[in-house]
Amino acid sequence: MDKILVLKKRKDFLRVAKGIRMIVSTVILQAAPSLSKDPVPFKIGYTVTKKIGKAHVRNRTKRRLRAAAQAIFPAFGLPNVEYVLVGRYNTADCPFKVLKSDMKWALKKTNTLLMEQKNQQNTQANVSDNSAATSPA
RNA sequence: CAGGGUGGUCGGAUAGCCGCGCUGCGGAAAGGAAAAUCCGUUAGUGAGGAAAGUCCGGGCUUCAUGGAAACGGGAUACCGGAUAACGUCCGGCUGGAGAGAUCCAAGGGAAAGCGCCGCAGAAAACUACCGCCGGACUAUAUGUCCGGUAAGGGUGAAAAGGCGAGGCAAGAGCUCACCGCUGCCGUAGCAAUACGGCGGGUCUUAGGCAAGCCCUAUCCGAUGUAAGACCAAAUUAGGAUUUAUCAGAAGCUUGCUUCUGACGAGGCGUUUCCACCUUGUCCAAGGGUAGGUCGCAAAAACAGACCGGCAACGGUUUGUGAAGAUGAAUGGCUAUCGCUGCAAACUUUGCCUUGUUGCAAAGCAAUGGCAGGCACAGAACCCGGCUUAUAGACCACCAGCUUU
RNA sequence: GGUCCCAUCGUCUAGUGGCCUAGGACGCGGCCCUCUCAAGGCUGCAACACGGGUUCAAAUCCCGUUGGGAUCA
Repeated sequence: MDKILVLKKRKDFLRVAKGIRMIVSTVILQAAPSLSKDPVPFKIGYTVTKKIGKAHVRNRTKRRLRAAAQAIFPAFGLPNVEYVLVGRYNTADCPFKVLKSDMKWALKKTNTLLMEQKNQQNTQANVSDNSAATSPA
């Protein structure tokens, strides 16, 4: 079984935050395509701000996110994508089944959006390639 | 019986599956400035009493180090002890709260000085408005002036010891007894202090505030693991000149190096001095950005026994045991048990429309059921305290009431 | 992780321990003025972050909590 790779750099978090954002009642999911060209497995980062609560509440929130991601992402995560899970006020004490179902729904929705974006980029790239071919620089 | 006070202990338990950090072991690949990496594992280990607040004290770090004095700044404050140290702890004293066990107190100095005490009141610290008393004057009054008083009145948080008797024109510690305060002496105690005696001591210009300035005594250098040490990539590595203070000695490369002394410069809030260190033409630069390694975990620790001590604590001895992250490790699910809550059922009571068990209320010992109910809360260099948060459970001692 | 600072009406602020039942400006409500609105006038509501202590008396002095903010070779 592959280990889930974890985002650690502040730069990466900032870049992913500019990508797609999907908000459900217990969690926020952000996603953006990876920078590397080689095929790499997906990466996950976790963000829990000080607004959520004191230290032990934040730890608990992050652990529940990690446990839920362990159950969901190996089945549905796309390669070459970086995801960031953001904890909300009720993440620490909501039922775990609800958290999982919410996360699964958000992930599927995000993936479809990502695929659409990728297709659009591909078509645009094809157009630009065609133009480059017609007028070589 | 009722559940008060003080001190202490614990902080859900067991099992299974999946998952995480670190250490060990085994393996893999890549490669180089140093390094980081990945996989496996029937291996080991992995949050607290407060890990919190950062309020004190210490270790350790850098400022090269140590000592002395003055100035400045800060802290503490009944007495004695414990301790590495402390603003902590223990024992005692004094004052206050309580029926008591017990609890609370920044609790030195106001006869060194300055300052403040609004309003009210005559006066807030050189008191004298009304009043009381004596004298003088006159218009003989509920008047004016001079003097003596501090008993009484009123104001205020606070009014110049209290109370009684004597005394006096009226009064007053003016005198006396008792109480208070204070000084001295004696006894007990290491001391704070207590008890007793003596002196009346101008019986008080010693009214209050020092968490106002201040005085006295004692203590304190700054800095915080983002301290700091090392390795180190990219990028930078220079400029100005008078070619380098003086004396002595040694060496050989004969104008450089080393040593000693003098001189100059610098040296942890400021100044001065001593020892000492660095430097010797002056300025400048090392590395703040990216990254790694160390610091980084074995202790003034805890428990038992014995000895000393009222105790805090100390000594001897035996044993226990100790996480180490850096976008930051302990989580998720299931089962059983424990506790809590809920309704049902059950029990009791009430009602009338007497229901082949209807409606309502109360109770909770046993039984089965349901609950995503089970405190405060997460190590970040380490240790000793303090403060604050905290569901519930347990233990010991002491006090209260009733009975024998 | 360390070191500091601040807190007064809805907002911005003033405030020597006593005249503070806390002042001002903007804002908000009501009334007047006007044909109506604005401006103007009158008037009202509204605060010392919380808990203790010192003092006769605390927004102010001291201690402890809570919340917010700044900073780090």
